[in-house]
Amino acid sequence: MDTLLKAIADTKRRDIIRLIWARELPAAEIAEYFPDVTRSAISQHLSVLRKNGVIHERREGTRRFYSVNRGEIVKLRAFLDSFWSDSLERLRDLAEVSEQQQGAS
Amino acid sequence: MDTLLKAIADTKRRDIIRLIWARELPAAEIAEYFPDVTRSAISQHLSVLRKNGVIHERREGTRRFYSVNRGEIVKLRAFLDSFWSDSLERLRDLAEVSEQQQGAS
DNA sequence: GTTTTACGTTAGCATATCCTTACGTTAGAG
DNA sequence: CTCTAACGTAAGGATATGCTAACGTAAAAC
Repeated sequence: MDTLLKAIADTKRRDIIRLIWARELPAAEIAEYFPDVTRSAISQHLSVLRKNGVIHERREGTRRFYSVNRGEIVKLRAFLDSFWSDSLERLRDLAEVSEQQQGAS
Repeated sequence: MDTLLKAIADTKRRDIIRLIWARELPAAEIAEYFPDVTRSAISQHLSVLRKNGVIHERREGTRRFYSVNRGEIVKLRAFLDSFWSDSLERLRDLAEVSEQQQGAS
Protein backbone atom coordinates (compact mmCIF):
# COMPACT_ATOMS: atom_id res chain seq x y z
CA MET A 1 0.00 0.00 0.00
CA ASP A 2 2.87 2.36 0.75
CA THR A 3 4.23 1.99 -2.78
CA LEU A 4 0.75 2.47 -4.28
CA LEU A 5 0.30 5.71 -2.33
CA LYS A 6 3.80 6.81 -3.29
CA ALA A 7 2.91 6.12 -6.92
CA ILE A 8 0.19 8.77 -6.82
CA ALA A 9 2.21 11.11 -4.57
CA ASP A 10 3.87 12.55 -7.67
CA THR A 11 2.39 15.30 -9.81
CA LYS A 12 3.66 13.92 -13.11
CA ARG A 13 2.24 10.47 -12.38
CA ARG A 14 -1.12 11.94 -11.32
CA ASP A 15 -1.12 13.96 -14.55
CA ILE A 16 -0.47 10.78 -16.50
CA ILE A 17 -3.41 9.13 -14.76
CA ARG A 18 -5.66 12.07 -15.61
CA LEU A 19 -4.43 12.00 -19.18
CA ILE A 20 -5.32 8.37 -19.81
CA TRP A 21 -8.35 8.18 -17.53
CA ALA A 22 -10.94 8.43 -20.27
CA ARG A 23 -9.02 6.99 -23.20
CA GLU A 24 -5.93 4.90 -23.73
CA LEU A 25 -2.89 6.58 -25.24
CA PRO A 26 0.41 5.33 -26.70
CA ALA A 27 3.57 6.13 -24.72
CA ALA A 28 4.84 8.70 -27.22
CA GLU A 29 1.64 10.72 -27.01
CA ILE A 30 1.74 10.67 -23.22
CA ALA A 31 5.35 11.86 -23.30
CA GLU A 32 4.40 14.81 -25.52
CA TYR A 33 2.47 16.29 -22.62
CA PHE A 34 5.69 16.53 -20.60
CA PRO A 35 8.14 18.53 -22.71
CA ASP A 36 10.32 19.29 -19.67
CA VAL A 37 11.55 15.70 -19.30
CA THR A 38 12.75 13.01 -21.67
CA ARG A 39 10.68 10.15 -23.02
CA SER A 40 12.78 7.84 -20.87
CA ALA A 41 11.64 9.55 -17.68
CA ILE A 42 7.99 9.11 -18.69
CA SER A 43 8.64 5.48 -19.57
CA GLN A 44 9.96 4.95 -16.05
CA HIS A 45 6.94 6.69 -14.53
CA LEU A 46 4.71 4.41 -16.59
CA SER A 47 6.70 1.47 -15.26
CA VAL A 48 6.06 2.58 -11.65
CA LEU A 49 2.33 2.93 -12.32
CA ARG A 50 2.20 -0.44 -14.08
CA LYS A 51 4.08 -2.26 -11.31
CA ASN A 52 1.56 -0.90 -8.81
CA GLY A 53 -1.34 -2.03 -10.98
CA VAL A 54 -2.55 1.52 -11.55
CA ILE A 55 -2.39 1.30 -15.32
CA HIS A 56 -2.78 -1.38 -17.96
CA GLU A 57 -0.65 -1.91 -21.04
CA ARG A 58 -1.94 -3.08 -24.40
CA ARG A 59 0.56 -3.75 -27.19
CA GLU A 60 -0.27 -3.13 -30.80
CA GLY A 61 2.57 -3.41 -33.27
CA THR A 62 5.47 -1.40 -31.93
CA ARG A 63 3.17 0.83 -29.91
CA ARG A 64 2.01 0.32 -26.34
CA PHE A 65 -1.28 1.83 -25.28
CA TYR A 66 -1.81 2.68 -21.64
CA SER A 67 -5.09 3.04 -19.80
CA VAL A 68 -6.11 3.41 -16.17
CA ASN A 69 -6.88 0.25 -14.24
CA ARG A 70 -10.02 1.50 -12.53
CA GLY A 71 -10.18 -1.52 -10.24
CA GLU A 72 -6.93 -0.54 -8.58
CA ILE A 73 -8.12 3.04 -8.16
CA VAL A 74 -11.29 1.76 -6.54
CA LYS A 75 -9.19 -0.34 -4.16
CA LEU A 76 -7.07 2.67 -3.28
CA ARG A 77 -10.14 4.80 -2.63
CA ALA A 78 -11.63 2.05 -0.49
CA PHE A 79 -8.44 1.80 1.53
CA LEU A 80 -8.33 5.55 2.15
CA ASP A 81 -12.04 5.70 2.95
CA SER A 82 -11.65 2.94 5.52
CA PHE A 83 -8.58 4.70 6.86
CA TRP A 84 -10.55 7.88 7.53
CA SER A 85 -13.71 6.12 8.70
CA ASP A 86 -11.87 3.70 10.97
CA SER A 87 -10.33 6.69 12.65
CA LEU A 88 -13.70 8.39 12.89
CA GLU A 89 -15.24 5.21 14.23
CA ARG A 90 -12.66 5.04 16.95
CA LEU A 91 -13.53 8.65 17.75
CA ARG A 92 -17.22 7.72 17.92
CA ASP A 93 -16.43 4.77 20.22
CA LEU A 94 -14.51 7.07 22.47
CA ALA A 95 -17.39 9.53 22.49
CA GLU A 96 -19.71 6.72 23.59
CA VAL A 97 -17.36 5.74 26.39
CA SER A 98 -17.25 9.38 27.38
CA GLU A 99 -21.06 9.52 27.47
CA GLN A 100 -21.20 6.36 29.60
CA GLN A 101 -18.69 7.84 31.98
CA GLN A 102 -20.74 11.02 32.21
CA GLY A 103 -23.89 8.92 32.85
CA ALA A 104 -22.12 6.89 35.54
CA SER A 105 -20.70 9.85 37.39
CA MET B 1 0.45 18.31 -2.27
CA ASP B 2 3.10 15.79 -3.29
CA THR B 3 4.80 16.06 0.09
CA LEU B 4 1.45 15.79 1.90
CA LEU B 5 0.61 12.61 0.04
CA LYS B 6 4.11 11.27 0.67
CA ALA B 7 3.62 12.01 4.35
CA ILE B 8 0.73 9.54 4.51
CA ALA B 9 2.38 7.08 2.11
CA ASP B 10 4.21 5.53 5.05
CA THR B 11 2.77 2.87 7.32
CA LYS B 12 4.41 4.18 10.48
CA ARG B 13 3.16 7.70 9.88
CA ARG B 14 -0.36 6.46 9.13
CA ASP B 15 -0.19 4.44 12.36
CA ILE B 16 0.84 7.58 14.22
CA ILE B 17 -2.15 9.43 12.76
CA ARG B 18 -4.48 6.63 13.83
CA LEU B 19 -2.91 6.63 17.28
CA ILE B 20 -3.51 10.29 17.95
CA TRP B 21 -6.72 10.67 15.97
CA ALA B 22 -9.06 10.59 18.93
CA ARG B 23 -6.79 11.93 21.66
CA GLU B 24 -3.53 13.83 21.90
CA LEU B 25 -0.48 11.96 23.14
CA PRO B 26 3.02 13.00 24.26
CA ALA B 27 5.92 12.00 22.00
CA ALA B 28 7.26 9.39 24.40
CA GLU B 29 3.95 7.56 24.52
CA ILE B 30 3.67 7.57 20.73
CA ALA B 31 7.20 6.16 20.49
CA GLU B 32 6.26 3.28 22.82
CA TYR B 33 3.98 1.93 20.12
CA PHE B 34 6.96 1.45 17.81
CA PRO B 35 9.47 -0.70 19.69
CA ASP B 36 11.30 -1.59 16.48
CA VAL B 37 12.71 1.90 15.94
CA THR B 38 14.31 4.52 18.16
CA ARG B 39 12.55 7.49 19.69
CA SER B 40 14.57 9.68 17.36
CA ALA B 41 13.07 8.04 14.28
CA ILE B 42 9.56 8.70 15.61
CA SER B 43 10.50 12.29 16.40
CA GLN B 44 11.52 12.72 12.78
CA HIS B 45 8.26 11.17 11.56
CA LEU B 46 6.39 13.60 13.80
CA SER B 47 8.42 16.40 12.26
CA VAL B 48 7.39 15.34 8.74
CA LEU B 49 3.73 15.22 9.74
CA ARG B 50 3.97 18.60 11.49
CA LYS B 51 5.70 20.28 8.55
CA ASN B 52 2.88 19.09 6.30
CA GLY B 53 0.27 20.42 8.72
CA VAL B 54 -1.11 16.95 9.41
CA ILE B 55 -0.59 17.15 13.16
CA HIS B 56 -0.57 19.87 15.79
CA GLU B 57 1.89 20.26 18.65
CA ARG B 58 0.99 21.55 22.10
CA ARG B 59 3.79 22.08 24.62
CA GLU B 60 3.27 21.52 28.29
CA GLY B 61 6.39 21.67 30.43
CA THR B 62 9.01 19.46 28.85
CA ARG B 63 6.38 17.35 27.13
CA ARG B 64 4.90 17.90 23.68
CA PHE B 65 1.44 16.61 22.97
CA TYR B 66 0.50 15.76 19.40
CA SER B 67 -2.94 15.61 17.88
CA VAL B 68 -4.34 15.30 14.37
CA ASN B 69 -5.08 18.51 12.50
CA ARG B 70 -8.44 17.45 11.08
CA GLY B 71 -8.61 20.49 8.80
CA GLU B 72 -5.59 19.30 6.86
CA ILE B 73 -7.04 15.82 6.58
CA VAL B 74 -10.26 17.29 5.24
CA LYS B 75 -8.27 19.25 2.66
CA LEU B 76 -6.43 16.10 1.63
CA ARG B 77 -9.67 14.17 1.27
CA ALA B 78 -11.18 17.02 -0.74
CA PHE B 79 -8.17 17.06 -3.05
CA LEU B 80 -8.36 13.32 -3.64
CA ASP B 81 -12.14 13.41 -4.10
CA SER B 82 -11.82 16.13 -6.72
CA PHE B 83 -9.00 14.18 -8.33
CA TRP B 84 -11.24 11.13 -8.77
CA SER B 85 -14.37 13.07 -9.66
CA ASP B 86 -12.61 15.40 -12.11
CA SER B 87 -11.41 12.32 -13.90
CA LEU B 88 -14.88 10.80 -13.83
CA GLU B 89 -16.36 14.07 -15.05
CA ARG B 90 -14.02 14.11 -18.00
CA LEU B 91 -15.15 10.56 -18.70
CA ARG B 92 -18.79 11.71 -18.58
CA ASP B 93 -18.02 14.63 -20.92
CA LEU B 94 -16.41 12.24 -23.33
CA ALA B 95 -19.43 9.95 -23.13
CA GLU B 96 -21.66 12.90 -24.06
CA VAL B 97 -19.47 13.76 -27.02
CA SER B 98 -19.61 10.12 -28.01
CA GLU B 99 -23.42 10.19 -27.82
CA GLN B 100 -23.55 13.35 -29.93
CA GLN B 101 -21.28 11.73 -32.48
CA GLN B 102 -23.49 8.67 -32.56
CA GLY B 103 -26.54 10.93 -32.97
CA ALA B 104 -24.85 12.86 -35.77
CA SER B 105 -23.76 9.80 -37.73
C1' DG C 1 17.88 -8.34 -45.30
C1' DT C 2 18.36 -3.52 -43.84
C1' DT C 3 16.43 0.40 -41.79
C1' DT C 4 12.92 2.88 -39.05
C1' DT C 5 9.79 3.39 -35.50
C1' DA C 6 8.31 3.15 -30.90
C1' DC C 7 9.31 1.69 -27.33
C1' DG C 8 11.78 -0.35 -22.70
C1' DT C 9 16.14 -0.93 -20.01
C1' DT C 10 20.70 0.03 -18.07
C1' DA C 11 24.33 2.90 -16.08
C1' DG C 12 25.28 6.51 -13.52
C1' DC C 13 24.52 10.79 -11.07
C1' DA C 14 22.13 14.08 -7.75
C1' DT C 15 19.05 14.32 -4.31
C1' DA C 16 15.77 12.52 -0.88
C1' DT C 17 14.35 9.21 2.64
C1' DC C 18 14.73 6.44 6.84
C1' DC C 19 17.37 5.04 10.13
C1' DT C 20 20.94 5.09 14.33
C1' DT C 21 24.12 7.33 17.32
C1' DA C 22 25.55 11.35 19.44
C1' DC C 23 24.72 15.92 20.81
C1' DG C 24 21.82 20.14 22.00
C1' DT C 25 17.92 22.41 24.68
C1' DT C 26 14.30 23.59 27.77
C1' DA C 27 11.48 22.92 31.99
C1' DG C 28 11.09 21.30 36.30
C1' DA C 29 13.11 18.56 40.63
C1' DG C 30 16.39 18.52 44.17
C1' DC D 1 23.01 25.94 40.71
C1' DT D 2 23.11 21.07 39.27
C1' DC D 3 20.73 17.17 37.62
C1' DT D 4 17.34 14.76 35.20
C1' DA D 5 13.43 14.15 32.01
C1' DA D 6 11.48 14.74 27.63
C1' DC D 7 12.18 16.17 23.98
C1' DG D 8 14.34 17.96 19.10
C1' DT D 9 18.40 18.21 15.93
C1' DA D 10 22.78 17.16 13.49
C1' DA D 11 25.89 13.87 11.39
C1' DG D 12 26.40 10.14 8.70
C1' DG D 13 25.28 5.73 6.33
C1' DA D 14 22.22 2.61 3.49
C1' DT D 15 18.83 2.57 0.27
C1' DA D 16 15.32 4.66 -2.86
C1' DT D 17 13.90 8.09 -6.28
C1' DG D 18 13.96 10.94 -10.55
C1' DC D 19 16.46 12.17 -14.06
C1' DT D 20 19.61 12.03 -18.55
C1' DA D 21 22.30 9.73 -21.94
C1' DA D 22 23.29 5.59 -24.13
C1' DC D 23 22.01 1.10 -25.47
C1' DG D 24 18.82 -2.93 -26.57
C1' DT D 25 14.63 -4.87 -28.98
C1' DA D 26 10.56 -6.21 -31.49
C1' DA D 27 7.46 -4.94 -35.22
C1' DA D 28 6.73 -2.89 -39.41
C1' DA D 29 8.42 -0.38 -43.72
C1' DC D 30 11.31 -0.62 -47.53
